[in-house]
Amino acid sequence: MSCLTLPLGLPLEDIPELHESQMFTLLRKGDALFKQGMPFTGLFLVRSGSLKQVSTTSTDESLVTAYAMPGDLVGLDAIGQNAYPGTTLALETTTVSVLPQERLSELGAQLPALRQQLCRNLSQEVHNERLMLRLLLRRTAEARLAYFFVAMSERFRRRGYSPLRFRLALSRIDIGSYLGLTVETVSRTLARFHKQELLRSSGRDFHILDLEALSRLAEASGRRGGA
Amino acid sequence: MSCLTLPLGLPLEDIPELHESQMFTLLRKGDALFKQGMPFTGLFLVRSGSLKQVSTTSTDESLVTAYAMPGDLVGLDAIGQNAYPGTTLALETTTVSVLPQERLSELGAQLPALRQQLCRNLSQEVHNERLMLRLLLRRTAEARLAYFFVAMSERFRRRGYSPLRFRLALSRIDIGSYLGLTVETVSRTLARFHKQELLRSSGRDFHILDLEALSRLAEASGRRGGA
DNA sequence: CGACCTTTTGACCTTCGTCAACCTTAGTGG
DNA sequence: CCACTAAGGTTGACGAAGGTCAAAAGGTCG
Repeated sequence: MSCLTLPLGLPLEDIPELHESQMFTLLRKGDALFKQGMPFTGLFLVRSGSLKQVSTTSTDESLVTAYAMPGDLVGLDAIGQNAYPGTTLALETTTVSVLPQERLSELGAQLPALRQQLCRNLSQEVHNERLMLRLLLRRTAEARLAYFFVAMSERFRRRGYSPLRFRLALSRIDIGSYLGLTVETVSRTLARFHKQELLRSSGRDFHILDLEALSRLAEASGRRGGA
Repeated sequence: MSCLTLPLGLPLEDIPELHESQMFTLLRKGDALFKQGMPFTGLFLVRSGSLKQVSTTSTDESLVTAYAMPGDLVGLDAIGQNAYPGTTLALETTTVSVLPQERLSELGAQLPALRQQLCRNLSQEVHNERLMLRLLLRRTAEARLAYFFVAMSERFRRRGYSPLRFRLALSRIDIGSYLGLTVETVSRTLARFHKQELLRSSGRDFHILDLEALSRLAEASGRRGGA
């Protein structure tokens, strides 16, 4: 879904911390990696499991704003205000590697390429989010969900997992929150997908039957609103 | 609306190019500052007038994705893919200062603070857009528009202009596109605001009568979808 | 002045949020 | 191991918000 948490271009191989296996942190389901508002202390690389970021707005709404899976870098959006902009919770048993801020600064000084890549990733992400969300803004529930699963599929594919069968630790409530829909609508739409033989879901396991058609749905159906 | 185009923290004072008055580029209404897909050549600082960024998606929809007014920095979202992600058009007679890429690199090397600030602005922006749009995703047309005008008001205020009376060169179509609404809905909602004595609009001139109430509207009315 | 665009207003109909009931899964303690 | 509970998920009925279509009224520019 988001390139922020998918920094494929980053020369992460150059960072020993992230590849030496002893420095893992273990989280159990429901544990917080960090809480909203905590001062920025560093970035995290997800090794196994998955997490969701929940941001609580000034009006006390909590929104799921990101989903991180193995290989994703978590915490980049904290750099701006030097604090984590949302609470990040483990959705299952999860391990992460830590990249402390000091080390990040050092590395930034040593490797200009890293800094540059980081900037690029951020810039890219700004545009992605803008476009994606503005697109979602004028899409039906059907298209939003189709888009969501196509994006997830792509994400799994890039990691070398099956793009057609995967498990999402997110609840329907979380998915709804992420897409701006109610649980009921998510549920009903998934039922429709099932009936149309597009996507079969059982609990948190998903099986895409017709990626082509889903992609078309994601792009096609929408409300108007030219420029 | 967006902090990307409002980089108040940037030490722009240190960049002579942006403050020597001879280096202006003049654009007439409808002129493109750059077109979508063009390779990144530099950033622009808006001196007078205003511009809109229009991004055309793979499905041929054009979405207004940003609005730039005097003081805004334009082009930051091009750094990621080394190309401008949208066409930027002058909405009226507009002047901009140019900050070419080479100069930007030089400056980045000389002033680490600049680079850092740039990164921070980008990171901040990622989070802002995420939150803002995800919030809009679950808001009624009324709340979206209220939010839009409150944000605009704030933006004018910061620049030293009146936060209650201002002119937006955007058409209703553009505003609709920006917020994911149809023209008709924008028009009808503005009519309602007028009737409720919240916001008076005549053409492209806007006069906020009750900022308090608008803010409340922006936050309150919404659909559900917890986390 | 006339062509064209933007804006407004009305009538209609779809989508999806809301409320409510019910079912299923997972976790707990006897 | 099973009963109980709670959370998550599904399904139906209903209504409101807003998209769609249509038409008319301003505005703007040639």
